[in-house]
Amino acid sequence: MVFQDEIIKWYKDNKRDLPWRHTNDAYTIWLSEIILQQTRVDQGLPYFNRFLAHYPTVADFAAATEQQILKLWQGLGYYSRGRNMLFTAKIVMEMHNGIFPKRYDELIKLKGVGDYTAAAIASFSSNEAKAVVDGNVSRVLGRYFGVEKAINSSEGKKEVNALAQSLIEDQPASVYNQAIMEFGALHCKPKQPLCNVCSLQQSCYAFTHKKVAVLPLKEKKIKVKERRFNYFLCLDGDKILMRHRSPGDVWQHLYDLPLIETTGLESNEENSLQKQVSDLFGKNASYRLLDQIKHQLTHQIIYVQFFALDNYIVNFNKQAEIKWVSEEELKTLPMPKPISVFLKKYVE
DNA sequence: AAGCCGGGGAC
DNA sequence: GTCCCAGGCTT
Repeated sequence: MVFQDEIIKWYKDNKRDLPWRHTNDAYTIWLSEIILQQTRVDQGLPYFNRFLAHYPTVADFAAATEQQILKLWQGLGYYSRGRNMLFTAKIVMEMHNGIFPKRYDELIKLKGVGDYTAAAIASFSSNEAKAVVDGNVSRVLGRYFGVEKAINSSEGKKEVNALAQSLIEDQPASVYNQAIMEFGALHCKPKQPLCNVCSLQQSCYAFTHKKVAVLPLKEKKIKVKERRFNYFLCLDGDKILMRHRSPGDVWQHLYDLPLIETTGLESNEENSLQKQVSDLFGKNASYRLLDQIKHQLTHQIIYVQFFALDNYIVNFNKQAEIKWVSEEELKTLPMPKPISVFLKKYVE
């Protein structure tokens, strides 16, 4: 049996029952694919169910506000996905008559839809023969066919893409794409793949060349920056001071608390946290530590400290993005994970 | 081509 | 701790 037949056979015997596999509706598939970008199925599944319940059609989605979308997205990460979806939903309503595109050439034009997602929607919704290449597929092909270029280099990607596309040409596109991804996710895993029970063992380059542990090759890992966020809890009756985060940094367009970022290198009084607090909140302002946590992002480690602030003056000129928020409104604001966890613990 | 964008699970 | 997940956008 050829590679593709073995993959499809394996899939039929081992596939998970996932809700987006029961539909060929392009909108529903788009919803699932965007949510699953860089996101494990187990993590994305509850979000998919919630979004579909809130927004059964693209028209419902397009009618939502950015804040509603981001609030529902809260905790999932990569928040620009949610913003791009709203933009795209509106485009579909205005430019596609409310009918979600099914062809790759149309899908690829949509914001937030790249090569992978366009191929996924096109193949799953209408069997268009476009190969998906995600992390699973590049690993499976990299191992089985012995790709010696780094799969995250531009040459390596080109090679894997061409290989993937050549393999799908005469296949049932939807099932084959699902199958090779599922095979990568459950069987040909990054760590401890199930080679000993693999029907493709004898024709697998990596297995026969004892390179399973080193393929696929990847180049350079990103270096992680360290940052220090000092957040200040300011309460006034049932109101709390919140800040709308600007574009150009992590968690853009989400809400956090008044923030002073320090470098950790401040040695003199001029730069000390106390000095900066005085500058922002008046020289009578006092603060006491409530909590401290380490928050790990892909490329940043953020050491977060939370302080209660007293005897402060709020200067809205110095902090343009802050505003008083009622308990009721607070529930509707999308927040980064550490902020929502902190508020749940310290504010009732 | 390189950097940036989250959060969490598996090991 | 490390790796990486149904990637894409910006510079």
